[in-house]
Amino acid sequence: MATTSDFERMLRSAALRVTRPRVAVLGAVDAHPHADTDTIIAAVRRHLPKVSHQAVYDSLHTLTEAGLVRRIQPNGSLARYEARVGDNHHHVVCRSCGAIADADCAVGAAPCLTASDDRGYSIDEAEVIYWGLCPDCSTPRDS
Amino acid sequence: MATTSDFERMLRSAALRVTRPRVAVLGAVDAHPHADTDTIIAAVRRHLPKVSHQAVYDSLHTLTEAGLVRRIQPNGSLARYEARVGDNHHHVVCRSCGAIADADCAVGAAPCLTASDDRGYSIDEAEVIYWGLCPDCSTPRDS
DNA sequence: GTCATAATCTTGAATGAGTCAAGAAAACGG
DNA sequence: CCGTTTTCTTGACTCATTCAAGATTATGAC
Repeated sequence: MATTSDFERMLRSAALRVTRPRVAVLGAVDAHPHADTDTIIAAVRRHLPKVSHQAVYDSLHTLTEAGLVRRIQPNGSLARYEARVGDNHHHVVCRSCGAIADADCAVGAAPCLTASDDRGYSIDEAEVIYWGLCPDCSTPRDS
Repeated sequence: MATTSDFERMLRSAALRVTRPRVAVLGAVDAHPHADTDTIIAAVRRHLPKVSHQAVYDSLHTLTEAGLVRRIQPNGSLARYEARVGDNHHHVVCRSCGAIADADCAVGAAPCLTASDDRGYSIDEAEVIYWGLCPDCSTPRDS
């Protein structure tokens, strides 16, 4: 498991200042994959009760820009963040309860990166969201 | 090009009541692929100046549920709609200007539909967004 | 260690896409 | 043409996110 000094190192190597809020946000995102902003704020405040929501928003933006966290936002849901970056994995989202799980990509390291017709765009990333029902929602038990 | 009676027929076969706002919304989405809600409202009002924004929101929801239009919402952007449905095509989004283009799927009719590990989810759709730069943004001309 | 400077955080207000609710109007089956 | 049910209008409201100004803090140089 990642420690505080790991997070500090990550910040430094991204040329970012090491501040308590940032370390806490990085830790919260790492500990709660796919959490929305409110959840992250709550998690951060468990360690630093006084951080403002704004500091968390700022940190998330900065960390996202630096590539230390990734922002995802499936149709109609709030912004969510995850610390697993750089491995081009994808997500499975439950249509019913909104649960999100990771899905490794079927085809190598940077897959699907080729659209059949790229319309002249220079593509650098393919983001895939699988929609379906999670195990809990797909076996309806009327209780 | 699709006509008003085409739209009426589509509504009827989806078991939806045929109302002027709905026909106009369907037409606007068909005429402005990937438009956001404001654009659609504006387009609708060119034909029916008095429609409320609420009627447009309602229509879009209803049409989306009926599968006559599709809602897409790339990271951080507003909700956008398109009338091209049922052919499992994907989208290319420009990181710089936000332009969206269609991209046909490389691998058959319902491609990518298999994650390497589906985590127990029953997947019914794979949504792919290619991120990159559009032709205009990738050839920077400093004028 | 101390200082200066620039980045970051706090506080509190504002923005704006989208939703809610109640009554008026329109669509459809008979 | 009528009654019922759905849909539309109007207008207020929510709430995630952003903006702004001043107070704090991190960092590199001395």
